[in-house]
Amino acid sequence: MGRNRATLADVARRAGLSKTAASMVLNGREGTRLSAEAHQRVFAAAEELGYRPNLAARSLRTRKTATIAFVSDIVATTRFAGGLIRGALDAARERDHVLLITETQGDATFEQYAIEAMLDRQVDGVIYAAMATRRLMVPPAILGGPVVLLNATSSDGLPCVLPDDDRAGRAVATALLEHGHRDAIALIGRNRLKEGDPEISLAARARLRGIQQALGDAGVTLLTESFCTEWLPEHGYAATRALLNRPQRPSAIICMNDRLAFGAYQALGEAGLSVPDDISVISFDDDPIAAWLRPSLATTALPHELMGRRAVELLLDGGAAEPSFVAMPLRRRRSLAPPAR
Amino acid sequence: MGRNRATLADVARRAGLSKTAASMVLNGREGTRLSAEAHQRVFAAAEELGYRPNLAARSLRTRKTATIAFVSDIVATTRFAGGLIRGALDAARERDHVLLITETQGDATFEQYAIEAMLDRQVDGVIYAAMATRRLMVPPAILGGPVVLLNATSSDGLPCVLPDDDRAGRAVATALLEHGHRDAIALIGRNRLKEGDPEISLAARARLRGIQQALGDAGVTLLTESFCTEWLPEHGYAATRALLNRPQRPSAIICMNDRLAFGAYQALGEAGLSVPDDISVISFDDDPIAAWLRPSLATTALPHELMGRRAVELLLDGGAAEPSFVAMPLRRRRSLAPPAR
DNA sequence: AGTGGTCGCTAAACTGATTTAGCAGAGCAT
DNA sequence: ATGCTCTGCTAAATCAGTTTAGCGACCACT
Repeated sequence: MGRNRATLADVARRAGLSKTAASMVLNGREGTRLSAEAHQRVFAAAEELGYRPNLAARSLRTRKTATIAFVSDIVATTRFAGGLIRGALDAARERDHVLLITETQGDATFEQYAIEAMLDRQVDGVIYAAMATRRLMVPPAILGGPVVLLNATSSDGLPCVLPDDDRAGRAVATALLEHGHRDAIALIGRNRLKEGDPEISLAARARLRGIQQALGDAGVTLLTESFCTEWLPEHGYAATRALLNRPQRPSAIICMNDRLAFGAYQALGEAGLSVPDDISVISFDDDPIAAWLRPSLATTALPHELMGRRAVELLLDGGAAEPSFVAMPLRRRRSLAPPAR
Repeated sequence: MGRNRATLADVARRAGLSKTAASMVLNGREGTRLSAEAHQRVFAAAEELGYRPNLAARSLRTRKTATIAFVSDIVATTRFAGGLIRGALDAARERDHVLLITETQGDATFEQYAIEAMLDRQVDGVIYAAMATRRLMVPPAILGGPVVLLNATSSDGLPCVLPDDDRAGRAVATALLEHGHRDAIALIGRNRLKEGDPEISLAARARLRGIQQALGDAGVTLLTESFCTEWLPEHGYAATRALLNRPQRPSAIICMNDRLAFGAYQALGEAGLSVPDDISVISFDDDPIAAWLRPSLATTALPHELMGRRAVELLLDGGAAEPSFVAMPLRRRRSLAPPAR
């Protein structure tokens, strides 16, 4: 890989100058008194030789590698991760940096290993990402340098990037209110564990709070709240079936995420009910399936790409230590309509 | 990041030996004549100081970085990518390597940039991955070192890892034959572009060939073949609706991927038809939605994780230059049944 | 004539590892 | 006593950059 590369010494020789001169010119050092002609000669020589500096040598001296560690619990393998990584990749490229990606799979041994591997490679900083928005403990080993938490917080007061689930909750509830839904709104996906333990989820609590606030402000209370042990289609399906067995049928359903909503669609379809004519549905995440469903599902998008980007920006450009909340845009789609009379 | 790390010189000093001795002991060099006691002292010193070698310094000398470049067109951001990356990550870790990930987004400028960034960092090899299984041209710049193509081939005779779509096609058709389907099997997802241009897709052609072979061997011909401009749910939906308008209703539908099958489910549901009692459905990819559908969708899984792993193995352990095909296991699920009489 | 300052540039040290070449001392044979 | 080999170890070079310290030439000023 990359044998025969021209070195700085080659460039200097060809330009008839010293390595020092060549180094200074190529790094655009201010305050050096090298002549315009010397500059020309160095640039020309570098160009002709196709010179590219050996970053290993450079970073040995400067302790900068232009490399960022992206350490995640398990995020890199889920479809949610794509956006986070792409955003981070883009922002890193703009700043001439590159991403070293590892995954701990939630395993302490792997984590230890991953972090050592990163530190051995002298990364300039660490982005520590979580799959589920949650609070976590940062391994002390990485605290020696810049760290940004992505989709997570900690008690160390580290800078972090989080989706604004609270505001998303309000947006979801408000969208229903705007369509005229009031007293027959059902909620699917309450979950004591997720709501109660910030180390498991911050999103559940924030979404719920946002929903309750917006409804409360309008003087509306939820018709029913269904608890689900997980946020998967099968749970949304079961909850919706149960919901339809109750005396009062809801005019709208809020699902805590799109997978639950997918399950809800299945149950509604089987029951012969039409979305949105009989029942409106709205949700969170903007999973790809949301747009594929018939009718397409209104939801609030997790802005993964922006979050990834923001994390890199915070890491390299510096930033406030208070949480950086990224807006979750509401995707208005076909699953919303005024309540049937 | 990682200031105050002990250096080899520190270890040597503490052990009362030279750097040379310390280096040799820690690298387990054979044929050195250092005493057992010297070994002890070096190990003890390294342990006590928490010594970890500076990889920048090491690689400057050895031209090895224990780092692999993972360059993809766009794969890192799709949910398909997760498995590829995870597999590669796992295999890399087992070999004490780490992954530098970049994405070209199909843009020549970005690709150029990404490759230079990798080569500047002296990666030991490159995994060049594509989102869609296809033939591509490898940028000459990376041919200076080991390269493995992942989910792609080229005309350079480079080692490559591909899913065995041909065999998957046979498996899919065979599964239907085993359930007793014969003369009423419909195929959704023919696509001239994908089938004709290996630079766009190898999978379409291979899947089709496999299906046709298995059916041909059984003396069966397809009832109908629907062409789709893309392999998205909406196209599967439209194709299925058209299919149901024809005089003879199929007893089974093969979809070229799960997203088409998702669309087919939607159309079948709307038409009041039951899967699998009225119509069996089988497909390719094992997208997460396949398991979420009701009834769950039989499909052949793209073994992303294994493929990623295989790519790293080929790269580091060396391997044959002929394509390495990875089996696509058949997931037998609820969408299969004997044809309704 | 001597002093000081600026200009344009370079030698050499330094980063932290690996690797080559070779040295001092012991043991043994001649 | 001399030469030889073997043992156990080390000095120094090397990788490819960055950075520090400073040198010689020229000019201006007193």
